[in-house]
Amino acid sequence: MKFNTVTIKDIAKALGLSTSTVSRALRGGYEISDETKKVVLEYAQKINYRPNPIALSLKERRSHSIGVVVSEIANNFFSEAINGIESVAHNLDYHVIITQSHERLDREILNIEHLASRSVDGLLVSLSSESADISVLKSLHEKGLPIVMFDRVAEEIDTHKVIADNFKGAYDATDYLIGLGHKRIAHITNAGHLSISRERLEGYKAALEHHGLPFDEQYVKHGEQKGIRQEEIDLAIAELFNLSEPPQAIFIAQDRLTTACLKALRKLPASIVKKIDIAGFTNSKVVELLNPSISAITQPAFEMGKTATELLIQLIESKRPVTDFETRVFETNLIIQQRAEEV
Amino acid sequence: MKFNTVTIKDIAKALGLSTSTVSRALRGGYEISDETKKVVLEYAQKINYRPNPIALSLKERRSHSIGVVVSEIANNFFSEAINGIESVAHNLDYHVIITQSHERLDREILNIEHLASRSVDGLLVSLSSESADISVLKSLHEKGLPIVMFDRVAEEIDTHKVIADNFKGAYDATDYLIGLGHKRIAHITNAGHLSISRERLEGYKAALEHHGLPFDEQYVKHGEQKGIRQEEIDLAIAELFNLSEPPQAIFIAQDRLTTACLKALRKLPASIVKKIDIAGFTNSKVVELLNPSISAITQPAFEMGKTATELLIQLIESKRPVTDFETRVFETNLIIQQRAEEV
DNA sequence: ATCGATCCCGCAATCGATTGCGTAAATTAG
DNA sequence: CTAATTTACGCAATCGATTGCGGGATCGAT
Repeated sequence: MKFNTVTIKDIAKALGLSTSTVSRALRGGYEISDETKKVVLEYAQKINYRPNPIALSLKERRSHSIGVVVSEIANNFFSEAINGIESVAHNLDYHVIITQSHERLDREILNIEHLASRSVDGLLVSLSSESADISVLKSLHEKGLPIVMFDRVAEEIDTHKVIADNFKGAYDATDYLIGLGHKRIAHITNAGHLSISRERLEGYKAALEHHGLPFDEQYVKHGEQKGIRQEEIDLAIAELFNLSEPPQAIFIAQDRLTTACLKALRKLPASIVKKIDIAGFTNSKVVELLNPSISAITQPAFEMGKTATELLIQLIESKRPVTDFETRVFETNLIIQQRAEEV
Repeated sequence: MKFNTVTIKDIAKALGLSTSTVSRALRGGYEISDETKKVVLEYAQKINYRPNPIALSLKERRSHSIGVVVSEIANNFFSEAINGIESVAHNLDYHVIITQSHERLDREILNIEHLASRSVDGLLVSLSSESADISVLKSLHEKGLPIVMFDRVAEEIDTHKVIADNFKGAYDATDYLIGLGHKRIAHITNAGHLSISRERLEGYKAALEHHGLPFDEQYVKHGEQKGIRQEEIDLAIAELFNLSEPPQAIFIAQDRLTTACLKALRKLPASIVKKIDIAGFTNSKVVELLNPSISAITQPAFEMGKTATELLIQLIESKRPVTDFETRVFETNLIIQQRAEEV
């Protein structure tokens, strides 16, 4: 079953011209008579001719498409970012190919190699939480593939980066929780080799310190390497609330951790949960509907996607190799939510 | 800035062979000596040769990729379905190109034409809620482009379809709400030209009828054409609860409508909301965290994506035109949630 | 020694579109 | 009326890989 298409050759044959003439006529060629142009254009219109993008890619050695590597499109931060990416890409006539790593390094590498071999013109990458090794990305970048990293970036790769001000977001959230009168703030985060985790932890620590509160390791729970397992979070929450001095508030560093924590909290007695204040990084569209209720640190995902794409297309279309890279930092937003009341 | 790649020509030159010999050696050609094969394979390995997929596409007149058209990847039904799609596609060595219509017909048409001109080998389509006109799709299908529709399908196109049992899902949900003792069940749905909306409405009616309850238009609220506006839902909910006999339960026909309704309900006095039972179609991963709490009708999105992709690849790889099409129907699942208690 | 049969491999066309170069016809200049 | 231009178009190479066909080399057989 093959899909039938019209080629430039069909036009040439039908009109008794050569393919070169037809090609030039279609592109508004300078050396074709107006009459011929008109005939060609009309006929092309009539049979609904579209140039074959694959043939063009082969010739031009570029595909007019950019690859996106994220951990999960089900995460609202990423789906918003993708919307931003698409808005810019489509305007500039680029296709967007989306791939998911599902937080696994092997999938991430597969996707990246896939995209590179598919001749994408550039790559927009947010690392998986497992990505300690980024040699594949690094080597592609050194070979000249334009890459822009966003959200979860790697210091080892010298290129444009687009991130949120994770430190400040974490600081603000922690500061807010302290401002509510709490002294013991727990922090739940994932395995520490991602820069965003480190920055958010630092922001948390800084806020504690600023208020003269001690940093206590037992209030910090790290997720394991691979993805997020509910049982693990359940255990972490149970441990926290079995402490002789359980936390009065929780600051959670990541979207999926946040919902996992809420699920875990619902397994505790309501009397306890009622008193807890929670703040977490999330771009969920239903954050105000969640119970227990949480305050959300949101990132301007759409804008971040837009900016990353603009930077990438700049790289792609630059005549000479770019060596001067920049890092764009976006402010986070703290959306305060009243604690759950009976509804 | 162009990305440098290794071609078969480089290998040929380096080894003093012709490109044809190298090509045959790489593909395990039958007429190449084992010695030559070994040399070629080793060298190819060494310089990390990858065949250029674009050149292959041009030659083979197929791209080994399938296009996906959905309304929103941020909708968990679709992101799960996409995971199912990818799982099958990747196994069979197909690429997946995802596009979003954002519930707009013009975007949908753009995406479809885009994908078709990009020479995808087939299309997986779930219509936007605006799609009354599907002539573009129909004409591509008639030209021989393999298409499988899922979730939101069109009767006018004769091809494989993968859907949930919307009638039964709606029936079950309504039946459940009636079983709780309610007599007045409201139904919130979107503009009626999508088959899923009609089927769900029919299921709702059938359950009412089965229990001897009257069908009353004033309890049914239709969304407008374009997407979902919160104010519109707010208004619908307000109208419902201003009735002299307000509904005791609500059945909601679609994912995004469901969350919009919850947001609207929270604007009502808690004393009212407390007594309402709600059931809605949604594949949200956080449905048990929502407040007001709702019972969810879920669809086996992952399985549906898988099946649709299997059917599509069958079509693509079929030697002769397929004329015998099937519709696979999947059971929905009712996840019952206790009404919100104070937490 | 000659012929036929294998075995290996290269030439060249092909996929669709672009483009440098060459050239016939038409036009203009001298 | 001839030579120089200009106009308008075609030929063929190119992008990377595949593949039918043809041919040289080697070997065995008679």
